[in-house]
Amino acid sequence: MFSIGDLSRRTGVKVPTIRYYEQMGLIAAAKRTEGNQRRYDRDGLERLSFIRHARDLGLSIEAIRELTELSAHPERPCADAHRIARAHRTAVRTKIARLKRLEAELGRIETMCDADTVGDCRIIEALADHSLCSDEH
Amino acid sequence: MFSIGDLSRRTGVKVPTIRYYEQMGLIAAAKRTEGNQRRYDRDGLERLSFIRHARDLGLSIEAIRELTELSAHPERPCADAHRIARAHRTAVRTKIARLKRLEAELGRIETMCDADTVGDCRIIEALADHSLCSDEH
DNA sequence: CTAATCTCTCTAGCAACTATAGGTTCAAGA
DNA sequence: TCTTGAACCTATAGTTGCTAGAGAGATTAG
Repeated sequence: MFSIGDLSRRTGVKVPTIRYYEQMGLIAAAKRTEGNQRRYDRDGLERLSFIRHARDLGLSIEAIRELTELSAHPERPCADAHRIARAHRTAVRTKIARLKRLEAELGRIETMCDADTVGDCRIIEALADHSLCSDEH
Repeated sequence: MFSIGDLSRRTGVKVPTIRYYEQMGLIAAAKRTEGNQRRYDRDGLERLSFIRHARDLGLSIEAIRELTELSAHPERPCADAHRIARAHRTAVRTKIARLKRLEAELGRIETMCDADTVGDCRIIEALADHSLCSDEH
């Protein structure tokens, strides 16, 4: 039996975050001691590890909820799990593409200015004037 | 003189967002008509365009506040503006690197499974078990 | 003058937590 | 057994950058 603090140390998920996940219905409400403190078993530990890992991979709470519901029904087709993973991967790719454009733009802006004072600073100028940009963002 | 709606159409910033920026102190409180409606001049339009553009580049409200304060003092050295832009660029690069690792991992997970039912699905397995991952994330 | 469209303020909601306050319980040492 | 201090409890508010809604007032075109 683990206290919430034990669970936190073992998974790396902070204590208030664990309570938050419970409130959000991501993990089942834990058993309580007589004094109303949460106690977890190995099962609870594993479920939280799963969530931790999925969050690290950037999946939303909502996506994780879907996945945990799926895994509660092992007989169902796993196409849904694939769909969720694929959708997330697509979203990640889109984000990368956008950030790359931004990075290039910021690099361009940064090398544009060799002024000493703000009055001549082309960084601020470039930020003020979208037409100085090399592409859309 | 532009109404808040005019400003919104010209900059692409939504009306409630403009009011929000005013509340946050990013733009000066606009003059008002007798009937208490906001009226903007060309200056206000330009300031909002600046903010819009900087937000598009992903700069935080806080960073933009610093930049607008800088540009109000043209005699100051622009090293600070450079610092802000560089810091942001570094942050963007870090994000890209992390997302790329995620993307690779998600790709790996996705191709791992050819099961039909959730019970055998290796996607869910991989999400549950970090040790199956090829690197840290 | 009237009707349609803005605009006003205020409040609450989103995601995914984090922080604080004020109070209770647990576990270990004397 | 008692005490002390750490850990725990709930509830509420704050974070970021907006967005949505209610209900009331202003403006403008016909």
